[in-house]
Amino acid sequence: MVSNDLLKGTLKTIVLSLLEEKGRMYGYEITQEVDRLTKGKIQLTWGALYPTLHKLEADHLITAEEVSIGKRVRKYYTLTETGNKTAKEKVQEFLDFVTIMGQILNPKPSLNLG
Amino acid sequence: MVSNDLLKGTLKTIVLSLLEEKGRMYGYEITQEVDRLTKGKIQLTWGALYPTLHKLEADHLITAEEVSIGKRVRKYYTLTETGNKTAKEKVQEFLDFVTIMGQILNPKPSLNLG
DNA sequence: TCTGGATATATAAGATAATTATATATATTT
DNA sequence: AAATATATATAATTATCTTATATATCCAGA
Repeated sequence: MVSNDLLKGTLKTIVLSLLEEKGRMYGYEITQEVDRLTKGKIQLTWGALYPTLHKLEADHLITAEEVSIGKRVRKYYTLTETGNKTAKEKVQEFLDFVTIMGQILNPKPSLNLG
Repeated sequence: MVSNDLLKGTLKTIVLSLLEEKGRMYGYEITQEVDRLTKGKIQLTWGALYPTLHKLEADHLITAEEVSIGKRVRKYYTLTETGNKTAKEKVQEFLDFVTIMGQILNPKPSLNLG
């Protein structure tokens, strides 16, 4: 399992990036996909995910579309145009962050952070 | 400047790692060194750094030694044995985190996170 | 048939960790 | 003399996450 502390601040990046790749996802699906991709090492909690989705929607980065599956309602999310731009920025921001952290943690060339 | 959100949870890792490299540092020196190493892209704030140093000391990961410079007092910090072990663990944890994040953000081999 | 596990979303309470503001004081440079 | 750099510290606020709670449907197996 990944340390929770490190995960802080990356949730939006994860959500936006996944939506960029998949095009259209619902909340539960996002938790499943993250679990699958990370082999269980990152497990998103609903208490963090749903408020984040609502916030991204309020900020017009994603839009929701309710789809009835039998009697149950699923909320599919898609990136807006702004959201697509933000997704790319956030991922780049993370890559920059990793590079800069490398300059602190990693003065020896043996450990290569990228 | 690095997004503040991403920095969350990495402060202890940064402090412990720097102390591991330098052996002995005081708070102000840590902010200066981080500023220098990251070319100003990460700027630690006192409000975060000092409470963190106190917490690391309370947890017996570092020890403080007060040194008088003229009339002014400097607090030099050194890793304890446990602190040294924790420093290595924290850095490895960060490297693992980056690898796992790469599996989410980076399904294409073109972007190489490390 | 009913029970448990998986599917699906949501919010509230509490914890943690950061930012921002404020306080204090000395040393050095202009 | 004033401004900037050095040096540490804490309080108030804000942001973000975890944990707990709530609700409801679907499906497989006993």
